[in-house]
Amino acid sequence: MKFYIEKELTNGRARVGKIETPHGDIQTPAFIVVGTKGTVKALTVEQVKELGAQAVLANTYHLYLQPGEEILKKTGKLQKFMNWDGPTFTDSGGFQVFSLGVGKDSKVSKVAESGEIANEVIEPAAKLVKIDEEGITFKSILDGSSHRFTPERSIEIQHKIGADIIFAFDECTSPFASKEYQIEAMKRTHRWAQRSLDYHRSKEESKVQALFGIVQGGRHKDLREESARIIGAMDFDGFGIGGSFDKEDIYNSVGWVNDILPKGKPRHLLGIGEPIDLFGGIENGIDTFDCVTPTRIARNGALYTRDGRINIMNSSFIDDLGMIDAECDCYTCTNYTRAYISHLFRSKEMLAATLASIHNLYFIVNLVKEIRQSMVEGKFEGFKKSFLERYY
RNA sequence: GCGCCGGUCGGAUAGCGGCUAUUCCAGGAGACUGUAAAUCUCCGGCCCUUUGGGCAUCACUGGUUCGAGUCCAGUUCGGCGCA
Repeated sequence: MKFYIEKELTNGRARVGKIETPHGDIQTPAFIVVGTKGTVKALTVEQVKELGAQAVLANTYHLYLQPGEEILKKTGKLQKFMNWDGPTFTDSGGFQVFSLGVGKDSKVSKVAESGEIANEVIEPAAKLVKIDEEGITFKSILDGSSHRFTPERSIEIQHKIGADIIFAFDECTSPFASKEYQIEAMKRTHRWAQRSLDYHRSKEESKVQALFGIVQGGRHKDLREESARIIGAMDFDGFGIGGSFDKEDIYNSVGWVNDILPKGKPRHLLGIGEPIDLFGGIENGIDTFDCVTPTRIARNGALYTRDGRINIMNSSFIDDLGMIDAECDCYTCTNYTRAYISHLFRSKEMLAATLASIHNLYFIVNLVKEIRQSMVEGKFEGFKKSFLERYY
């Protein structure tokens, strides 16, 4: 993997660039679509390609449990297995330490609403995940069987899955965890990062697969900076910024971190993807994003438009003969009305998920492309202002 | 005409004489940020001084009872059977 910066904005953080992988280039900034189990839910790879996605991110935990990494390796790795010939990423399974442990809490907290900042120690519940210095022991969500991940094991599995860009094994913490716990988890993540890196470098796969280290530190500036210094000093090919955030504060956190990370390597903001966050992330030096939001909310009937999100299940759309977004050029918008999409959702037709996912992914992927273009043309600030004022 | 069975929210249902009349679907709305998610949460009779409180309600009328959706009688509507 190689990374080139083609243009930097005068703010010193934002940049336009290109990541070269063995399976093609990614023009950055870019939104990477999520295909957790080796499929972007409800879509064929042809549809994913046609809507403009440049790369797909799959998940180590899920593919390990089913169908198992040996199948992936035998079939010709992730690209062949899922018939996607473009660049691929895999997450290390570190997010599942959080999502399986803490439950349905979001990793993005809305402190303004909840009013609470972590006093109690929120640690991953012992139910599905147990953490120790060496790694984690977890139960399969499929059959309850017991399994163990260590940094070395996660990387080994990611080698077999064979994505172009893989991530170090980390621990994603809850935004409501105490600072004490954030420190403890962050330091452990740093040790795991070094072990991930050592294992990776000792294997042949490191010649074709790139390994990104992950910065943690929760909502705390001092921790974010410390994590960026330590992870940034390690010989990773690029970096992921992970963990939990305050909704109002994502871009600040990103800025703190990116001022410290080495400039010449790509930075991926893990699991973030609301329109406002894309602007904020890019402005603060992010090169790639991934996020489940576009596809998940699409399946649940929420659709992006230039004028904000709509819920297509609302009664007002039953007889609305307009498109989802009059200015959108996606397959869905060029062929179908809101009334039709509304009908598909109300009658629980599978096509609803497909058409909605195509639209939402196109909207987000294309938004990042538009942002990139605005940077190339030196019009970032103006584009950001006009988009956000209209959207929110 | 006779006999039997039944009538509980828009639909389908649960409900021993006592507690806030249950659940599912349909309906209304909201949420979702490295996917345990085609998921989850809330609302759904009327009224008020609405973080709560009050009054209703089980086809209709009457009765028994301290107390009735539940028991009894009549009425009515529907289903089935027999003439």
